[in-house]
Amino acid sequence: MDALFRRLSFYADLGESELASLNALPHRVETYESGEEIVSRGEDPGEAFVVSSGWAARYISLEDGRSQILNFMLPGDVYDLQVFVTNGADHSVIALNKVAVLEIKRRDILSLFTEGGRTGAAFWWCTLQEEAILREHIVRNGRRSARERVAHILLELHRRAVIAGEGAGETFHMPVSQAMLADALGLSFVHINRVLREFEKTGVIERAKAHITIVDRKRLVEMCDFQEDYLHLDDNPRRLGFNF
Amino acid sequence: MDALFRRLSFYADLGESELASLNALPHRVETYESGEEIVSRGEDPGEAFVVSSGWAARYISLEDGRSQILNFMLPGDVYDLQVFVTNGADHSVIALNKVAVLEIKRRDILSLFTEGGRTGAAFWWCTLQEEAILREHIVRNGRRSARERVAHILLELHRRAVIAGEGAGETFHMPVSQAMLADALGLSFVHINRVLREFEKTGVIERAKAHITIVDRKRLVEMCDFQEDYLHLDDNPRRLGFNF
DNA sequence: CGTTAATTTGATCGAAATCAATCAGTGTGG
DNA sequence: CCACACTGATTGATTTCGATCAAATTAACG
Repeated sequence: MDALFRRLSFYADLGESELASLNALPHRVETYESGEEIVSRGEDPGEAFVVSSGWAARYISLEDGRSQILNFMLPGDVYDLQVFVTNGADHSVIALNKVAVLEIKRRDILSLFTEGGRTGAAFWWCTLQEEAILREHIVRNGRRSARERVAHILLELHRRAVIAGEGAGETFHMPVSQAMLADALGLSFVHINRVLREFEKTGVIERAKAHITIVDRKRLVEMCDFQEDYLHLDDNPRRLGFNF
Repeated sequence: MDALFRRLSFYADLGESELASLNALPHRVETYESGEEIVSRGEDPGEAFVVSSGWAARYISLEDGRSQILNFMLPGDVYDLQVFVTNGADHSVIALNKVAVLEIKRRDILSLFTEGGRTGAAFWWCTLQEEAILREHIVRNGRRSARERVAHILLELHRRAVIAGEGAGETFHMPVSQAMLADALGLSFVHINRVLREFEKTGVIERAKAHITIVDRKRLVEMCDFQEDYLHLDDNPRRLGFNF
């Protein structure tokens, strides 16, 4: 639960008791290799998940081979929380590198909510953030140019990597192939490549293997008007805890 | 609560007791004229909403005037349910025609959940469906051509209108300007117009004022490979009620 | 090391954007 | 009741961004 605790600590002050109640949550750890499916479309997982380490992606594929990544999941991300009212995933989740996932049974999730404590609220909080990221994803893909999209997602992923405890300063490890990026941004991988190379050539970013360094953040930010408030990182912390 | 009850009845058998507990829910009715903002970005509504009549749209605008519609809201749709952990909307909601909305205080929503009854589960169910529609929206806008997008959204909106109790047979009232459609699908309104005219000219649809008639459903469906299961209309009804 | 997956670059094409006007409907105020 | 303004729909002409096709180069890896 460390990744999750670390994550939640970005939103509000959590103490020993919250850490304890997280650790007390019954769960099973499962690991997946890069490329493995963690959840497949159609199956009923019956569990909620917390990414403990590694990156994953939720995606939907069309019959003809086209596919669209809905979002990326980094350590500390929670998903399928609503599992207690669903019985079949309408999308799949794939591991982007070696991933460790905590799986929590629906009954345990549910008891967390009915309790009404801060820990339950903290989980909610995560799904809210995820939804906000999804909405931003729609705007990005719907109303931004290719260059803006790439700039924007690089800034988002960097920020999220830092929050997840990965990445030192402006450098972070991004285990996402250009084809994957293309599937996330609704572009062709050829074009993704051109944009990335351009960013590199103009000294905005640097790349080495799967590592990205943001060299000229200012330029990158104004290129896509990145407003990171959609990540809800500095909202009023009163929100952690159900408030009436 | 009629619109909501009607909606929920599509998912599962609801009896007098559920209807009663819905009607017992304290709420305030508010009406808005076409074009009015129901929720504005940044404000903290403090309530959850149920659309009672009329259509609305959630949207986000960029500084430079571009804007993106996240989804449309029809009678029976529920939104901002997660209000009990949020304190500021990151997007706005606008009325597309005359809209009546039921507003429910966060404390009342919350008590519905902690109760653990079928009614609370029913609300959840609505948000799940909304999220599924959002995901489909991402795929549609990210990986489909303009013609596919228009065909797909027409089929979706028709289906949803029928569920909402509007629309007779293949005809339905769609109070959405071409510019709005464009903002939903990430296209220019000029191009939306061309696609609609083409559909009309080839006898796939008919249009009169804000009324759309699907003339050749078969062609429309195969044009965009419309799989309506993402609307989760015929899932196992056991889901209504928290299941362990 | 040989084979496959991922990246890179060039050349060409095309779908949809943009620019520009016109037209239809709907108020609405004088 | 009519001129005027305004919003939404329509159509044409032109441009552009990104897709597609094709090939080479460079990792990655069993």
